Amino acid sequence: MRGIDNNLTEFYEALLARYGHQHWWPGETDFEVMVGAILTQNTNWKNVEKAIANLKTADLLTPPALDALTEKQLAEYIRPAGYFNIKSRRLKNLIRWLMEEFEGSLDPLRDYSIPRLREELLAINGIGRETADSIILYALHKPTFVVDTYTYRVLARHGCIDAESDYEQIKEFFESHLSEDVELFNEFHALIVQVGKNHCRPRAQCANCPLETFAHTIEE
DNA sequence: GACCAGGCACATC
DNA sequence: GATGTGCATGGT
Repeated sequence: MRGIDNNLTEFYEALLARYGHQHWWPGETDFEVMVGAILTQNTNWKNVEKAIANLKTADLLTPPALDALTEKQLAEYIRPAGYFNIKSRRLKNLIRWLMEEFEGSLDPLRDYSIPRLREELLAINGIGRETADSIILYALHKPTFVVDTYTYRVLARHGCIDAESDYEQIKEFFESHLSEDVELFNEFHALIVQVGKNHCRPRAQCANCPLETFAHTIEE
């Protein structure tokens, strides 16, 4: 890892100054955040909002309510989020776990360690590393750093990480250079997504990117 | 019409 | 272990 190692915190401060607080994760309850974490897999958040609105309007945003639906019924509610059949199955997997282990309550999870949570969540079919970490950070408010395609793309574009760095390496990079702070991890990830949307689109050249200054300065 | 969006599991080599 | 593919709607 190179480039911004020594002033990752300065990079964070610059992003915050430029974009302000992102107020993640948008959601009224921790359970809603969990549901959103699955719905947003490879999907624009705007589409997820429509699906969440459907569930909310039907008063279905609780584990027991979703547990009572068939996979087919749930799929119809979440149709706007795309991949609705597979996501319905994934949501049902998560809800089945919550119902069977904790009778639909999230409270027992709040006492779990991060490694334990990660292990349990990753054992659920349809929940991968990013979704697990998003749930742990944004729904359960525990300090684990979330890595996504934006994180990878933004850092790789500017030579801060090797192109072959994997999820765990990038996650470890952030966690080892930052204090274990839920609010910091929350905001930082959200800000990186913001930079990615504004400056690091897949096929467009980066323009006026905040990271440029940092990567460049350190490498000289 | 092409491209993109806050991934993941599975098949195949 | 790496690489390819299906899943799908909606905005630009």
